[in-house]
Order: sequence, then structure tokens, then C-alpha cells
Amino acid sequence: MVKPTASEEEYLERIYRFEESGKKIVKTTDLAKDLGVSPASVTEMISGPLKRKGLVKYTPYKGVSLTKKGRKFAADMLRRHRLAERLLVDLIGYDWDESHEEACKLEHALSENVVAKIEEALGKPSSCPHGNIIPDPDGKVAPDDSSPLSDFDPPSVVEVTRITNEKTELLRQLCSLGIFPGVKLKIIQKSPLGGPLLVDIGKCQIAVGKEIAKLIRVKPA
Amino acid sequence: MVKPTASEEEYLERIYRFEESGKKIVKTTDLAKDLGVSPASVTEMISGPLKRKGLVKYTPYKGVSLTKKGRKFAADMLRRHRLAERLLVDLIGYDWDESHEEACKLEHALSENVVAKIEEALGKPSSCPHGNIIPDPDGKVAPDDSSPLSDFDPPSVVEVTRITNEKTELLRQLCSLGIFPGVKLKIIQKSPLGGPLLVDIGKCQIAVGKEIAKLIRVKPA
DNA sequence: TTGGAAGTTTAAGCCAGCCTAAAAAGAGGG
DNA sequence: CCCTCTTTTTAGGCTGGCTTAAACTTCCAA
Repeated sequence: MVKPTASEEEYLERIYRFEESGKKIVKTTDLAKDLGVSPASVTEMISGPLKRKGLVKYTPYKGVSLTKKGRKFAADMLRRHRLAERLLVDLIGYDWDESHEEACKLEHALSENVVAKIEEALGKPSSCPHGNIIPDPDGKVAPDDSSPLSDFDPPSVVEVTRITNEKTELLRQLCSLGIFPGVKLKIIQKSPLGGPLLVDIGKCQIAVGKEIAKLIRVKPA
Repeated sequence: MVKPTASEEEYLERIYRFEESGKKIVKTTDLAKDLGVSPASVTEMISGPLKRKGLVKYTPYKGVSLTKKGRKFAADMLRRHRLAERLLVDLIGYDWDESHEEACKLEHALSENVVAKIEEALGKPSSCPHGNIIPDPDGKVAPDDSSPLSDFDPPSVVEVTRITNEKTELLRQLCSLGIFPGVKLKIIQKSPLGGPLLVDIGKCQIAVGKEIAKLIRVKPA
């Protein structure tokens, strides 16, 4: 099997993330927006190289999903990505909220040997700095016992486990609100119709929009 | 000024290394061999993009040299490369003799911010694991007080400062002979006509070929 | 001084990955 | 059931970086 190009790796990783977030089949347009390329480029890539290499299943006008083989490659990318984030944050003191973007560039330049050494040096961490689980070398991912904050009703007390969207803008905002993995939240009030959640983070109460609440995974405290 | 592509960065870096080793003007064929591409590709790259961006001075059939601007970019690449090597070796325990090849891939994926953080985390090291000097953020390089081992005559005692060729094969060999920065050597005998040097490394005597002796920089002990 | 051999450049072409514009397919309201 | 609007794909084209083959310099040795 030929090693995927950096571009192909990136496509696989993004598809994986969509699937991880619940989508069974991923639309070309969503992928295009996510990757910052035109929808035409996405169609080309998935119907061409990725399909040909048996990494994705593609139904024209419907969308794309990973094959078993594709999922293994994608999980490996996520592994590299998340270990790179840990390296940046834990070992060289890089900003928590900017590590994702850097890791996106770094992940394609890390050999399996280096990744293994990083993992070892970090003491085999189970998650990235944002709480997302690091796949093992075989692409296996530990089961996730968390659910979106938006699924909970007051009154409940929960602990933040993962932030599933790692863009700097969101992370910076959450960090400034005091929301990151490990923090405990008390859910005070839930508005109907996609309105915000009111949560207590110890020293104050804040309103969290529905869309953002979907990106914050928590478990009962 | 537009950021050079990864490929352009690599060309600049290689040219810099040739100049560093004493060549005033670099031949396309030497570059081609070094980069692992065809001589035609080198001609294209230097007479095209690199020339156009004012990074090199190029005289057809003669060779290429860096402009001031080109040298600054190249020094920055070396900075990233050597800090990446230090990161790999000091922080994650990667093999000394394999760090160069990994750093070649990594260097193009490191932002200025990350490089600065790495430098800080490592305590602003002055050299890479093989002893080569790390340029500062402005591209300045501390003056080098060493000379090739091949320049010395017996009897003299010298200390190894740098290995200027960082390919795994050579490093592995030198390492197995006990030669690396910091080691003291006593020069026992020098053969004429490019023959080997006989040196004493404390526990035994070894013969070092002329070509290899040129790559080992030392200073009087 | 000149005829090759060796080194270098030009020419032509390939592939990956992107783009825009135009065509085609699907989805929903009348 | 059809027509329009949106989504997606196809077609054609561009750039970067590489290749080989052919043409051109350079330089040395007879």
C-alpha cells in the first residue's frame, strides 16, 4: 500500500472527525468548507485517489464515508495530531488554544518512529490537551463515556471531558470563561428551542449557546 | 515578500550548507546530488523562482550563490532544522544519528512561534546535537573557532566541536568509534597524499580517512 | 588549436492538487 | 407531476515541481 499524500491524509482526517461527531455520511460541501477548498476539489479527491486506493466509499450526490482501511489511516492521523498537540502544550509550553492549528501542519511531518518516541516521552497520554482521545498505534479508540453538554437538563452537575471543536477562536473563548477539561459545571437552566444553557462554573454563572454546548462533552460528576 | 515554498526552503538551505563548507559558488550538479533530484530540476528552480524572488545570484554554466536576502532565509531554515534536532534528541529521546533526516521533514512545518518556544524550552542552545551552530532569529551565526580535523598535524590534541555532515550512516559510524562533540583526540600520525589520520581516542587508536576528517571540526584542546 | 567528454541548460511532458464555469442531478412547492 | 432552486459533478485550465532527451557550453588533452 502506497502512503497517502499529505493532502489525502488531511482529507481522511477531516472525514473521520465528521464521522466521529455522528455523521454517517459526509457531504462534499461540508468537507469543502472544512478544508477551505472548492467543492469541486473535494469531489475530485474522493472520487479519484481516495476511492482508487480503497480508503473511502463514495456515492455520487450522496456523500462519502471511510472504509475500514481509510478509518485506520485516519485514526493514525488523529493519533499524530493529538500527540503533536500534547508535545506542543506539555513539553514546549505552546498555547493551549493555538496548538490545534500548529498540529495540523506538524502531523504530516511526523514519522511513526518519532510519534512513538513522543508518546513515550509524554508517558502515553490518553487524550489531547482538549480532552479528545488519542487512538492507539492500531487505530483503536477507547470508548467514550461522555455526551454533549446540550443533552443534559437542570439540575445536574457535570465534568467537562472534551472540547470537540479545537479552533483557536472557540478555545480562547471557552478558556476565558474558565471552561476546559476537568472543570465541573452545574446546569442551572435550559432554554427551549435551541436557546442557551445557564451554567454555574463555581465563581459565576454564564450562558452557553446551544451550538457551543454541542461541542462541549461532559460526564456526570 | 512571499514566503518560499517548502521546496524553495530546502534548496536555500542546501546552498547555504555548501557555502558554509567553503564553496563560494555552488554547482547545479552538486546540488542535484545533494537534493536527490535531476540537475535539470535544479537549473529550473534556481534560474526560475529563486532568482525571480531575489534569493540567489545565478550565472548559467557557472553556479549559484545566495544573495543577502537568500542567506537570511537559509539561516532561518538552519535555525529551525537545528532546533528541531535538539527537540528530537533532548526532549523526546530520539536517536542522535537519525535526528537529521527527521528534522529535514519537520523544519518546514514549524512556525516562527513554535520555533521560539522550542528555543526557550531548551534554554537557548547554541548548537545542534552534532555541534553545528544555531543561527539566531536574525540569521546571525556566532563565529566558528574550529577547523577541519584534516588540517591538524601530529602531535596535537584536539577537541571535537562539530560534525558537519549529518547523514545517519556517517553519524552512526562516528558514534560507534566514540567520536562526537566534546570528545578529545590525540593525533598520532598523518599519512601523505590524502591518506588516513591515525588518532588516539583514549582507549584505542583508530584510522580516520581524509574525506571523513574534513567533516570533523575540532579545536585545539 | 581543436575535438570530445563531462557538465549544464532547454524543451517537452507528467502528476498532484487546486480553481472557475458550465452541466447535471436531486429536492421541495405549486 | 413538473418546474425551479440548490447541490454536486464534469470539463477545462493553471501552477509547482519533478522527469527524460536533446542541445548546448566548458574545458582539458592531444
